[in-house]
Amino acid sequence: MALDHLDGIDRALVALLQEDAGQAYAALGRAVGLSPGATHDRVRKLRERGVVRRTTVEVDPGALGLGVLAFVMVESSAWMGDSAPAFAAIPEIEEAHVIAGSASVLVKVRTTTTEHLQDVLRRLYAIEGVSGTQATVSLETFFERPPSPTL
Amino acid sequence: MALDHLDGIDRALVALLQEDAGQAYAALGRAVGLSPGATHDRVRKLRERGVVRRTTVEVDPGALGLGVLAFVMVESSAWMGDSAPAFAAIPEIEEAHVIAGSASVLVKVRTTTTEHLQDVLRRLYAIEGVSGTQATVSLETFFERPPSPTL
DNA sequence: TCAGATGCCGAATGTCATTCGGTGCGGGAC
DNA sequence: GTCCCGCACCGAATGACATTCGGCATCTGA
Repeated sequence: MALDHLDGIDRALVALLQEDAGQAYAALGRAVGLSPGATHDRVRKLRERGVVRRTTVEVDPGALGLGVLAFVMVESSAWMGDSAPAFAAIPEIEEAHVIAGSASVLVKVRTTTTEHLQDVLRRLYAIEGVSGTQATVSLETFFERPPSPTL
Repeated sequence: MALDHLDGIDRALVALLQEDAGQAYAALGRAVGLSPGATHDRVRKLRERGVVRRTTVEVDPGALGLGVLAFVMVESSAWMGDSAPAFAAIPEIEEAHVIAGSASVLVKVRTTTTEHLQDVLRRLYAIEGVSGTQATVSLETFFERPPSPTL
């Protein structure tokens, strides 16, 4: 990727697009003081540089029937660095991170029920090298939001 | 919200929109076997029902300079159920969940540096009722993806 | 001072979102 | 069994908007 300096306008555009990626370039331009054409240029370059990866929709997990959210600390007896595909193969897993600390991998799991969560834990144990799990269920989600471009 | 039964077409549309919310309704319709007009109707209703909350852009945190990801277990000596605004006021926090278990709140934090992370921990301690924190730094993120509509 | 590059503007073109009237189908009432 | 109503879809028409492009101003380095 090329030089990645983002000026104030770029950051403002990213913030506006995070709010609503569907609005017209004319409206975006008005908000940052640019013409529609110039705004289009800026956004196109943000995409080319990989700052903006894709435009997507934010879905209510509850509406999909996914009412249970849990974080699972996965302990292992072996190097887990190449196990990404094994975790990705479990669709209930939304995120998987290699972490420093007593556990090896931290995963975020969304399921329909706690029984369903148990089934995911069973599939986690089936992954090569996994020696234990410690699940923590979320009782209430305060908020989930995208990274702030203004830091 | 109204009855929220999603048929196969709805779920397919959600999946396609998660992939790329910018594609034409004609293309979406072709993929699910619907006319552009009917596809537009479906998506509009998904939005009205709150299944689709908004269209947004996915940003590379690294491009924003946010190279450090950590999960922090926040221990408390009091009821934290009303503390959502206090956590939301810290922009480095991407997610905050009330959890079952020894800690009270689990937060996901993204910062530029580990020094910056330490500053966030300092601000967490300043929240009423917070008695301790336990931070876990992510060494590598395997993946982060939206909830799967096909479960 | 000059040359090149960059960022922006404003207009032109084509594509696509959005709307709307009409049609067929399924379910419920009688 | 028949009628009526509501729902989902289609197809066309309209208007809005993305996208492109030539030209201009500004800045940088030589």
